[in-house]
Amino acid sequence: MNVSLDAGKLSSGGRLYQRVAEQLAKVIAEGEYPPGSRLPAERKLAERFEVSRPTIREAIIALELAGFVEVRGGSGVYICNGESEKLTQTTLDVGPFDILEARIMVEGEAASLAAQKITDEEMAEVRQALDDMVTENEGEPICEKADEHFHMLIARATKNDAIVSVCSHLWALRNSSPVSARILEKVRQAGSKPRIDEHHAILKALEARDPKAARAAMREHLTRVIQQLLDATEAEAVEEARRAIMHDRKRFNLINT
Amino acid sequence: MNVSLDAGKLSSGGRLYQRVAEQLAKVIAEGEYPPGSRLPAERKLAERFEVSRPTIREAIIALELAGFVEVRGGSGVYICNGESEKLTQTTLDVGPFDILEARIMVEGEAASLAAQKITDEEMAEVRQALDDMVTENEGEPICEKADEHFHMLIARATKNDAIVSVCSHLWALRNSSPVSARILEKVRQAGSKPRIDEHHAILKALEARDPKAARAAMREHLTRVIQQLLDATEAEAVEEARRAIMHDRKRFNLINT
DNA sequence: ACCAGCTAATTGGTCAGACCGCAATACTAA
DNA sequence: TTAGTATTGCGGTCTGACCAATTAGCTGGT
Repeated sequence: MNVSLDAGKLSSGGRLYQRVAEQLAKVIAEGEYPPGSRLPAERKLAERFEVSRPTIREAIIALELAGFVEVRGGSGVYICNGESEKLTQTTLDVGPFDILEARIMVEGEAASLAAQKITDEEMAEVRQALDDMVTENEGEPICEKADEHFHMLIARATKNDAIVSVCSHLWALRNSSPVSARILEKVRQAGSKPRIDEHHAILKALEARDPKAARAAMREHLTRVIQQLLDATEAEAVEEARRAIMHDRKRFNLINT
Repeated sequence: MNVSLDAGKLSSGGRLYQRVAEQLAKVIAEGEYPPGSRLPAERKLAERFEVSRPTIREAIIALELAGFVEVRGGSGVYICNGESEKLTQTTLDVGPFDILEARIMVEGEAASLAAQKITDEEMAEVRQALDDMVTENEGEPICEKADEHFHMLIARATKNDAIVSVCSHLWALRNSSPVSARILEKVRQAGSKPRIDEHHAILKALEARDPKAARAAMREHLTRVIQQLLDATEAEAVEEARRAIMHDRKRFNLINT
């Protein structure tokens, strides 16, 4: 999924290195540089994009971290083999429902596997994390941090670094998505609290070392979070729809003037 | 999961910005800068770490892409809310079995969801990708690229950007893991070919729009890949065990001299 | 006493140029 | 033909500069 960047467009908050990285990602994805081949040298890319060499370096770091390229000092920047993570706008703004649906899938299975492998020490940590969540009237960031901690402890109990990485990737998507952040803020304003009963159910299933119960409890929990989000966004969706209608009316001069 | 960096250690191929980023990630994870707070200014960090400001900027870009911080021009670098993806060594070297186990979990469910949502156009693309894989004696990178393309098309058929992101994250782990690359190379040297029959089974299940069959076929396929890896690594494991024994014997002077 | 506006300081963004070390390639000599 | 050496091209890191955005503080007016 590529994003074509308007020539000369300076998006709000946009950074030059990001735009250069996106353009490079685009030409790589289009096959201009096949896997194994080498990008032009930093100095040449700086000429070609008419930016400075530090800006090129920053863009290449972004591509490297996204898995597009591999940097070898003294040799060059080589295109990686594969279609891996593309640095596009949508990665930075995945919808909260997509994220939750993916979490149901991933964290449900992770809970099941964790129920099979969790140690007593890890159980104690999960309990502690749940106790931290129960502590109300703490600052919101602390409460949310405890929620993430709870879920990440379960991920780590699977003893699978790839699952841990996937779960933290999903949390990163959630934490960095402006759309998600805004909707989650609306949920907080609606006065909701962490769903302690559901987390207790997950805890019980883990304590029982019951994979099926753990999967079911985690899925139930995340499904209810989706329901909560739907409820919280309903009013906003109505409001946005009204705004859209008003805008269209103004646009076509249909409002009494 | 933190990795403490040996003071003054210069790992082969290590880059200064990476070490700075890891140290910053460590102090952030340890709570020295709570969520919402601001990091010291770039110039101050440059003094503190005794590096240049461009190096600090490169490190901060890495942290930003990993979801640790948010950069606001003219204002500062703020700690994000959450435990998200940590920039540690282990993220870059996840074992191939962990990756495959995670893929069974994720891509199994993704295949199931894709079977429910895939369009005729997307089906045609998946077929084409499978045809590309059948083309033998092409260069290995082309064949592997077609395999990844096949799996990513299925991910996109789920119509869920978070799932797409997770799948490409897993491919990125696989593509960037030296351990995985080495073992996969060993599998290739053993003469294995892409498991076309298994991919055909996945294709048939998608064409039938059968979620259960799609999940089962994908899981079967990836389970057999695991078996193949186990077979391929058995000889290597034996060899490594022998080397370890020899090393220990030399170490304790048990070899005849 | 409070608010608004202006100015200065601090922050990140981008740039130019320099130097160093490593890797790769080419050339020469044995 | 091979090995060694030198050269070139590459990325790595640095210094210093300037610009734009944001924030904080101060002053004046109401």
